[in-house]
Amino acid sequence: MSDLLERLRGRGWRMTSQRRVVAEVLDGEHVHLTADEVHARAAQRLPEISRATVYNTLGELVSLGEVIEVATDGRAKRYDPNAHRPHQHLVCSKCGTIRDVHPAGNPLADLPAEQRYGFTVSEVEVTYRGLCPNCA
Amino acid sequence: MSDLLERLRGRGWRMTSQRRVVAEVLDGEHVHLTADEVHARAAQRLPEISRATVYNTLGELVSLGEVIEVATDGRAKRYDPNAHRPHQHLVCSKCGTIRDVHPAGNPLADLPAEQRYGFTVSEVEVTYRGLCPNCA
DNA sequence: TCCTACGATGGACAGAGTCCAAGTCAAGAA
DNA sequence: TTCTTGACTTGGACTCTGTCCATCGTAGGA
Repeated sequence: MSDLLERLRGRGWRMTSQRRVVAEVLDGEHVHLTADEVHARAAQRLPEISRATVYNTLGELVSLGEVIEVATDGRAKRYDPNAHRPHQHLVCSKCGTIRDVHPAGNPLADLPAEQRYGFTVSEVEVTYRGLCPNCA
Repeated sequence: MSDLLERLRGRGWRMTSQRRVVAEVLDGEHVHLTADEVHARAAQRLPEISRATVYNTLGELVSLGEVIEVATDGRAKRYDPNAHRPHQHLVCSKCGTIRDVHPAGNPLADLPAEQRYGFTVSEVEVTYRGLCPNCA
């Protein structure tokens, strides 16, 4: 759990109680929370924490590569702290539940050069959609 | 171009000038517009058209399967009229430009049963990300 | 031509996220 | 330990995207 905090401190992150709480919320059980959910959980430990701070901190964690932003639908982005192990997502079309999955194959290799239109392709995101056992 | 209009009429769509204009905007050059862009283009031909109507019409086109909703980032959804040929998307991380691509392989087959967690998986969405020639 | 149910309108509203000016405080310097 | 300063936090206003609803208009069948 303090792994994440250690790494952040090692990168010269100025440690504040707000940042610590946000990092701890994400570093707990492995879930995919929206910014508002992160704010709600952080506020249980630090009631005065503001939404703006949560957004700022999440943005920094994303740009540091510690957390991945997942935009699975047109709604709120979700934040995935499992950034160090490459993985894809399985999403329930009804309730929005997300699970991490590790498919076989290498989708990046499936895109031939003439299909890249001069883009510098750096990553692939695969989202499997369907109904979870509860919603089916 | 009137292909789309023909199909819609064939399905008993009540044809109004607003719906016609929205369908024509999408049916032109193959682009991926946001709802607001669709509204702006539609308003060039029919200045009184309201945002609500554009949203309604887009929603109907999506549920009729004539248009696909693409949520590539946390921002506005984009509407892809190329719904009849299965394809994936290549997105510029900087400017948001989208291109349709047709990768090889079958990503659905890459997800083994024990990775499905009881979900009924029905579709896969693959998004390649990188920088387009202009932004690189 | 008339009717009527379906569609359009626009304004209010809601949710997610950003911005900013002012206040606070972590952490290095003395 | 205390001081200093620039980075961080705050909260409220604002933007953007999208939805809802009461009312009005009209496409298309009788």
